[in-house]
Amino acid sequence: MKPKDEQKQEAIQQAALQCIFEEGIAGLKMESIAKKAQVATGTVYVYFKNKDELINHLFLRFKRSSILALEAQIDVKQPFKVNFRQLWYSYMNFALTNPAQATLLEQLHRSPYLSQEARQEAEKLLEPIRQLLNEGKQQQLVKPVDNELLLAFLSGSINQLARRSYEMGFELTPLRLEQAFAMAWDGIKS
Amino acid sequence: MKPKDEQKQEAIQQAALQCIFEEGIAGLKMESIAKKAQVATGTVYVYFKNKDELINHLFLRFKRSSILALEAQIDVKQPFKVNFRQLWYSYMNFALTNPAQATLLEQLHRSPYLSQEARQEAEKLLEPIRQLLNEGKQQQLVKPVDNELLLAFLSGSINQLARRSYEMGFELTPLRLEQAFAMAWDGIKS
DNA sequence: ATTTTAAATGAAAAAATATTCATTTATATT
DNA sequence: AATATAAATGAATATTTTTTCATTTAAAAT
Repeated sequence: MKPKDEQKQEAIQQAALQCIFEEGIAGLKMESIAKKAQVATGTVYVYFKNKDELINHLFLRFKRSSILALEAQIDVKQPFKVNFRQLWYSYMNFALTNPAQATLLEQLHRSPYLSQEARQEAEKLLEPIRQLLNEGKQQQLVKPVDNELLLAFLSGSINQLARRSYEMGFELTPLRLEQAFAMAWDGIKS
Repeated sequence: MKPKDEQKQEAIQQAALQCIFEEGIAGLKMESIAKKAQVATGTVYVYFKNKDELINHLFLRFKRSSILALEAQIDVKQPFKVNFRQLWYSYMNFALTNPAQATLLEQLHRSPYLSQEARQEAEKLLEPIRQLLNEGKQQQLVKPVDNELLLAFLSGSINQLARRSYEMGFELTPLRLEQAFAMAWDGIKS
């Protein structure tokens, strides 16, 4: 018996990820994925029942890994601003070093492929971060506004900045990152 | 001679806009557009050479109108902060009252349909806003950082906030809008 | 070494979608 | 009112893309 090839399985996923990055979800073709993964078109169907299943698998995989990695950064023993800075940089770093993953998550977030359950799971994953923001508010370090406002403000600006960086080749030097962080911090601090 | 029906032309565009809002660019079909516009499939081709042209036309139309409406808000006689507030609220208002347009612009920005020329024109349209930010920096009201940083910071946070508002039903009350504006202003001010 | 099993292949079929076009219909011009 | 012209139609055709499947290949089990 010939077993499934884990490397091939991974190659297909990476190829799909790359294809979405290059052409968007609208241009995603099974043939392109196979070609990029250097397998035959039919091979993709050995690992994924169909295109839909492949896409949903990718979304859940990358959504979970990105948010869990983020939360692992929180250290309750550290002062609020240290944790905040750590989180901000981790998120920015994820978006910058994994543009394809960031693009995939963004593209799928608003698409008929994504199930309601997946949305809810993603929402729940943010709980520890809301918690951190609450502590910042209790310590009167953060503006007394809804977490929704804070989260949208932070994630929106980070994602957009990362996007500009890899779309327009705008280099985010350490100086610029520190400037961007200062904007985020000044924005939320009370 | 039968002239082209301007209302039909508009109906097709509105239908396409609505289709993209409902199913994303990935699910956009000429047949769906025609059905929603209540015309025959072939009629769409009377007004647009093909799908590509329709999509690019929509992108440029809404990009131009949204940005030009913004720029009309700038009044050089007013102090910087007055102009900035006016711009921030206009942009937020656009994103909140035209979710379909905002979604279309966001979805098309990263799709294989969009031509390079369309992208470049969109970039040029931002010039007057860059100009305003430059003045803010000259007056030492705005942090001395690249316009790219400022624009990404502002547009990213506004878009994300508007998106959360109409996706999750998070109501942006006048108080919350003022709080969000304060975050933006505190973020960019030096 | 042989057998067994499932992966891998890629051409072909199926399905989905875009586009065309012969025909009909509506409107401006004469 | 008749004519000319282009819009409008939607079925037919073309094209693109997904999915299947008969066949080959590779690895594990015997």
